[in-house]
Amino acid sequence: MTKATPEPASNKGAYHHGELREALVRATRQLVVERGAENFTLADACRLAGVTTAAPYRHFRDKQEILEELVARGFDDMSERSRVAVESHGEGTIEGIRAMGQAYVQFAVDETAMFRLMFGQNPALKKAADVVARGQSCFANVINQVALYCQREGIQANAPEIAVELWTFVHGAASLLIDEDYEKVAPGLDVQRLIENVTPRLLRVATTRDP
Amino acid sequence: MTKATPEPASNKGAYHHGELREALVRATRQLVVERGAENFTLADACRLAGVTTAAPYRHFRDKQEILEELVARGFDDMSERSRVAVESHGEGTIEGIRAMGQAYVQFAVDETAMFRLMFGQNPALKKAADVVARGQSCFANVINQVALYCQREGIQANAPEIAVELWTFVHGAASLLIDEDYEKVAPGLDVQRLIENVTPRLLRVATTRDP
DNA sequence: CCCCTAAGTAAGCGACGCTAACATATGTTA
DNA sequence: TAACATATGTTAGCGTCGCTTACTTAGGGG
Repeated sequence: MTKATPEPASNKGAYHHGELREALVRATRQLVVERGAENFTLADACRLAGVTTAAPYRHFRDKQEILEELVARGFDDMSERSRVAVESHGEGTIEGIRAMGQAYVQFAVDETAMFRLMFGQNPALKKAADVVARGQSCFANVINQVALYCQREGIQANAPEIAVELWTFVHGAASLLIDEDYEKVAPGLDVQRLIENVTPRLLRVATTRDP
Repeated sequence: MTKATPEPASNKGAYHHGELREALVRATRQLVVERGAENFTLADACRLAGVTTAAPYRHFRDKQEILEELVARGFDDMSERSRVAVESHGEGTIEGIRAMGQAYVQFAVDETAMFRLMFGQNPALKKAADVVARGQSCFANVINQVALYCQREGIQANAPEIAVELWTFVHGAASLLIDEDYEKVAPGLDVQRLIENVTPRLLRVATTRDP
């Protein structure tokens, strides 16, 4: 675990930092990405931002609250990725829905530490109001796309139920992938392909077997 | 976070504990179950076992190594549950395979802290040789049952591939359930029912829609 | 211009993981 | 049975962490 080296303070030499709150969130994000949320210390973020370890408490209640801020931003990122995936593959199409799932996994791969923070086991972190709201809005996108798909294809089905099934599968895939649990058992597994194969079945579409 | 109150040492008043290694593992398990692995401290385990905080280092390299021991035992428990589920529902049957999945989720519910430790993000913990071996053996059970099922039903399919799909779905369900991510979005969801509904489709069996 | 408040620092508390040095049991061997 | 070697405890202490209290400084409004 190497030490954090201070970045040049934006307000060099000044007693007041000027934008410490934002600087701390940036430092926290960087450290969480570099070393994982488990190994993140507030003290390191302070060193990186060039302030003493007492300074954050003027802007955040405690360590937890900085992480909440980070998690909320993470859901925004994920929503944006989801939106892009759907738009570029067609609203309410099976390809669009599949692309959403693949974007979910890709987010977990690209932003592993953030994903773990967002869906990890820290209960207090996830009960924050803005975190809950953003999570719900993320899932609402999935329901909407599935409902649209069912409507377009004239399929008689319960969209929220199907959305839950899709989410469950895709979340399992993302988790097992980034936690390297697949490696022990199915090394080299192509997870994007896995989702491609399973999505139709979860959408109640019969497919010919894949080679 | 309440303090741990010491259990009566097995070897009362003696300078040597007698079975400290085992006592520490027991204390660790209890504390992990009570407060979660994140909040577990070695010092608490020492108090519970009635020894000083330096004592564990005669039996374990570090805190991590006690947790490895715990994880290994967790996989044994899970294997056992899996075995029982299959035996009581029929080897190589769709019911047996479904029961395995449900047992997986039930384990996560009953032993949430253990499940999180076993599939959590601590990389060092999961690379221990005995942990890897036990995980593989657990998964091998699934493959065997799927292969047996395919053979009995005369289905031409890739058993490991199907097993991965089943594991993925069931793991996603367990994770989202215990992390209370479903609650925000689909409160009161019946996860065992969810698995019941999806298992046939993952086994490539067409089913009539569930009500 | 003065004063109030916002936002930083300094110092310190208790807890943690871990280590080094010391003490005491245990059991093997002469 | 006495002496030694080793296994297994304790005591004391280091550095770090999250967080609090009391002090200091900067900046804006009367």
